[in-house]
Amino acid sequence: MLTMKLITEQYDRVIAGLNKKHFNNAKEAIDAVIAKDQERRATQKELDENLAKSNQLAKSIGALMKEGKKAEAETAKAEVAELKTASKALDEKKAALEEEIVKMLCQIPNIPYDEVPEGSCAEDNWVVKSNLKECVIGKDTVGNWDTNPDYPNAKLPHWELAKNLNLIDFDLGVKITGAGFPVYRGLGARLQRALINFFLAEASKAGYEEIMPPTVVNQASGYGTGQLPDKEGQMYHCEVDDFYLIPTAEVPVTNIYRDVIIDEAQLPIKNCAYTQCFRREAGSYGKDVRGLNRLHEFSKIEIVRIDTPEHSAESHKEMLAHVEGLLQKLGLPYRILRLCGGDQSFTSAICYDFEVYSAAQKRWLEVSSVSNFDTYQANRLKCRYRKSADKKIELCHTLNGSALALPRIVASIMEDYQQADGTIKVPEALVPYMGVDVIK
RNA sequence: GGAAAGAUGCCAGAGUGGUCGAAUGGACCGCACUCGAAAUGCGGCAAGCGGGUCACACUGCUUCCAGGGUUCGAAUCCCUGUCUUUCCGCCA
Repeated sequence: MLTMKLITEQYDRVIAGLNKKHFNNAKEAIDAVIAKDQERRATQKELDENLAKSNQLAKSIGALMKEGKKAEAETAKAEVAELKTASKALDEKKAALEEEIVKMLCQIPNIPYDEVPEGSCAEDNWVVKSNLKECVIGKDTVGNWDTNPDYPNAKLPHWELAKNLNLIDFDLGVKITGAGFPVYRGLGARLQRALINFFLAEASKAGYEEIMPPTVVNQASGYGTGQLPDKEGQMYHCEVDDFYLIPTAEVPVTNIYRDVIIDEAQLPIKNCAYTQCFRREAGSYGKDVRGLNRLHEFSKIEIVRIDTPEHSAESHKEMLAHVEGLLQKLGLPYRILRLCGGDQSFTSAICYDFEVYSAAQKRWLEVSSVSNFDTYQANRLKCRYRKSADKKIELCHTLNGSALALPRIVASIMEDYQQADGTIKVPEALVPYMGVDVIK
């Protein structure tokens, strides 16, 4: 959530930012929260004065008792009792106000950075880079794939290839669990393991410490990274213990830094984690959920960084380069989008999406979002750092990105590397991890 | 699942009703000593929310797992919850 400090000190900038994010009634929401905050301050002031008085009286009662001035002590006692009643009411009022303010702040999204494009939907995103010459920078153009000599015309969708080569059994997953829980087998299963190992090895080379966190988290963690309370319906919930299955490793890994103060010398913190991710995906349907396009359970390697405000932009660039490097090493056709204000996630200040091209589906599949959350997430997490220079404490910047999510990468590898004889060539970078160079 | 013990600052660990935001030790920071270092000595060393200030200074309140309660006054007493550890049972 945004800090009250930012809202009050940079009022105009916040309003403008929210408008860019296409957040409705920005001014009303901001004005309302400012008014509440003022009320909160006034209440606290009154409460503090009350408590100060009763603290003093309580001390004096002790002294009076010692001196044997019983009558005076009794008068003071009565006065304290009165103050106490008043304090209790004020305290409750203050708590209620604080809760309301947090609630209001949680409904206000992060404000985008200046370099975030204007726009309201996916069409307004900027294509900033691609390894395809057909892909026009700054415009959503796929190019003519059927005539590209590097990607021959015989294109089966990955779900057919997976069936033909006995790599993934979607029906079996339905039997065991339900739709969206595929069973990988044989070389299909090994491809999963190969990708996980490849991605972790690359992250490790880039200096990320590997974390293997729990994939089930408590409520506090869900709140910390903002999945709760709003996106509760998107997570699987274990009601008996009140735990949630994680939708991304971001949740447990970022929550490592909840309520901590980090020495500046430790920054930037670089973590990576492979986990299974669980998403209910309520409301999805159609071609979006075909095959591997959208699953309820999938594997993902996430990279997370905690950094200073001065260095976070640099960190973000490094993360973008890392993810791009993975796609290059896998030899997949990709493009990088800088998301416009309206299409960005609620919490990000700036976000780039990476998409790979699915040759058979003739569509781009999102495989990574790499975001800088500025202090938005850190504020809710209370993730702060102590500056080396003046020892002051400030909010960190948090960043994360997928590096990478497996299913769509698998789809794209299958489709883009399929050969005329129905087999799939293994991307060179994966051969050491696969042990074979063709899937047949 | 049954039983017991415990939860205090960055860490260890005192503290059983006021003078306790909290002894002591360690870590850390500053200064002194030193050519430098070690050792030693002196000083500092929690966070949150307010007031105040250009910014400091200064200052009020809150916080000793969480939430309730007793009391004029709670780290300290009572209740509830959570978590941790140990033992027993079960078990990959």
